[in-house]
Amino acid sequence: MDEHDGLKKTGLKVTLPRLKVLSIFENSKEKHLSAEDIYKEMIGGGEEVGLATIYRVLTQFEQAGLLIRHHFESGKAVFELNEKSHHDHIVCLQCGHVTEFVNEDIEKLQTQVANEHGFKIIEHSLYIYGDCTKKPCEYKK
Amino acid sequence: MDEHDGLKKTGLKVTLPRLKVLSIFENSKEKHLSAEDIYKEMIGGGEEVGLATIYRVLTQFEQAGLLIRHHFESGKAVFELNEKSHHDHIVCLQCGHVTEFVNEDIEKLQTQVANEHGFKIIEHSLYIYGDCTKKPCEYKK
DNA sequence: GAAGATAATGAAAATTAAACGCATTTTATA
DNA sequence: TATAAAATGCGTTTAATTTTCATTATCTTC
Repeated sequence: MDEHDGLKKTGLKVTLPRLKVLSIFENSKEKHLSAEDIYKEMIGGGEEVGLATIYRVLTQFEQAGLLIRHHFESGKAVFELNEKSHHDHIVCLQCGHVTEFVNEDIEKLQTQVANEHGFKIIEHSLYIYGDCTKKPCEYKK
Repeated sequence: MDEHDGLKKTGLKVTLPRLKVLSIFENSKEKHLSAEDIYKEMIGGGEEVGLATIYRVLTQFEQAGLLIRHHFESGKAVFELNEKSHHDHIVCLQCGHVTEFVNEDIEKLQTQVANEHGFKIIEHSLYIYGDCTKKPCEYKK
């Protein structure tokens, strides 16, 4: 399924900005992108687009389930493709790099804890912030 | 240890606004407060204070380890006293209420996962977002 | 306990992320 | 291809937070 079909299924019209945003997410090395990241990428690539459109499209994609919005510690929201397979995050405090992981035991325990407190889980997010001990950091803050 | 002594240990000067901010956290029924919350509380209580001071003090307290800053899904930061005893959060998507919990098994698994990926945990946060099935919601968004 | 150095404060202006209003342009459907 | 509905871009606006700067309060030291 390509970007075009993915878009159509959401009921949103297939437009150039929308296709391009999806394409950027699918081809980007960095999975987590902010509105500003996307905007710069498009402007840098010669596209004519307004920042407002990016914000609108990202929000629409989030509502359509195509993207997931995260609020890291930075004050600005970042988005990633919703691959449907849930995962959690390890954020390196030195370089900002985000490693993803899945741990079924943690998932189960979360559901259990939520039940104990009378909650049905809609969504959950686990962020581990730490220093990478092995890898060299990519860039300091 | 009262507010005065707690402040002194940080190296920050003991001032009225700072004492008052700590006092509000210690006496508040709601553990999680935004800068705006604190500001209104102080203005309402007849204090003369500027919002900028609140923001400054909150950031300083965070750096000093007195407070912990959280970025929930709301776009504004909230703070809580750093009680040193770590806990995670269940956020009700209907009413916004935050329930706290601790689960040692989850904690252990997190450390284990971080190690596997070559990270030393500095901090971590787990947010479960869900609907409360038993309790009536306090207020709808 | 007063004097001086230093740090903190309040008010206003500046920044930043994000949203909105509206005239114009595109897309989807007939 | 015409036409309605939706999307876009630009400029403006809002909301949260930060900065600037002149004034004021706090922490030594004498």
